[in-house]
Amino acid sequence: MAKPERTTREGIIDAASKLFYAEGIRAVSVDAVAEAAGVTKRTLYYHFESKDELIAAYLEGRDQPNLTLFRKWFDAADGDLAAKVEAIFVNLARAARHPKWKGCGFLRTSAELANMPGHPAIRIGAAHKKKFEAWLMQVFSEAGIDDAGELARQMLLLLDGSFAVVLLHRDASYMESAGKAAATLVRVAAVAR
Amino acid sequence: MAKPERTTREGIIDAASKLFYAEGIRAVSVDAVAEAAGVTKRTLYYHFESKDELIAAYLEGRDQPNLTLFRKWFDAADGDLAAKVEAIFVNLARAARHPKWKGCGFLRTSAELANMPGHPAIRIGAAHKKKFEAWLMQVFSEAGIDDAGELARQMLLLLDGSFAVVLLHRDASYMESAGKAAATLVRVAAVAR
DNA sequence: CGATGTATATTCACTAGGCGGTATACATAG
DNA sequence: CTATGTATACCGCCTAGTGAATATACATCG
Repeated sequence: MAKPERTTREGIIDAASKLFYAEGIRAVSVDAVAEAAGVTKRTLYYHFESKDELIAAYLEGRDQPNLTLFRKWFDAADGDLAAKVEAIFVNLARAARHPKWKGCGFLRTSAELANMPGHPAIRIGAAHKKKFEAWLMQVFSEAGIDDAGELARQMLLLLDGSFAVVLLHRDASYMESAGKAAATLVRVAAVAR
Repeated sequence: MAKPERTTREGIIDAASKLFYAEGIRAVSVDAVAEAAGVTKRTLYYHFESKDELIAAYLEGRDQPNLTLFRKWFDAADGDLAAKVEAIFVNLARAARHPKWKGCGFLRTSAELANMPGHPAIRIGAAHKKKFEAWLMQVFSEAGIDDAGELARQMLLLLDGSFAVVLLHRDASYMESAGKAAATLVRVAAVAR
């Protein structure tokens, strides 16, 4: 029994991820997830206590991959610190031009569940963004920038702003604008120290 | 009876606005809106063809008041251009600290309906943000800033980013960070010209 | 080896209520 | 008498979640 259980559970999470991200949380029924996973609903409820728990599992599964991707983009970029930060936005713009792109799953979930402030999924989303911010702060701090914390917050604002704006207008060029703004702020902060 | 008809319709929109903003679109049933408006569902469906139309009416009703508020905050602020822009964010932070604050209705709706790109409500939201961006561009342009359009886009990104981030973390101080970033970008653009 | 016990994993069939939307009828006003 | 507006009552479908039975895997015991 070492494998089959995890495979079923992971299959359910996979199906839930695709559906929740593509359609939204409340637009997707538990039945739909079960069917997409090739499993009966009762089996789904064997592995997850409730839909809420399934939502949480969906976001938890996206936490690390997302962070890894951002770091990869940053590390792979050439140029100074500002250019490396801007590279994140440029890569994101490329991703956002894919037809299946539907914004940031964490933000969309928090928008949809805004009436349930303590919901586990929202806590997971908040923690995810905090990790990203903390990583940026460390990067800035190591680069000798004075108020690294404040600059990291501003990057996060531009990043999440670009998620929201690009989703609304379906115009990925906003992400490049965000990248330019981010680079400007980094350069100002680097000079000012 | 020239007025009561409009009163009924507006009463429904009022009730819908409060509920949709507080709870989210898909979390609120047509029955709930009708009951909150003190009207039967059949009456509601006499005034609105569908729930989708009701959603659109909700956002349409928020378009002008929102824009007016932003302009008022800008106009009322003292100081240079950067300070006046920053004032928008400071005022927004105050609003966001109110317990009933739940982010930007336009963005939350677009996040929730991301799987229906052509939905009327999304078009209304996009138009609303475009109006705000156009107003900012004109302000910057009149101030003699070179790439006023690009700067306006960056302001929008910070604004919508702060909506998203503050909603997620329930920490309005991010709005003040966004204001600082906005002021920095305005000052850089004003010097660079 | 083979029977049995037990925990895990899965299925079918079901419930009670909510959903968006509607058929029909009635009231009131011009 | 017709147009406008409101109400009661309803429809068919979908919703999250469940009860009871069953299948599989594996360890223990005879």
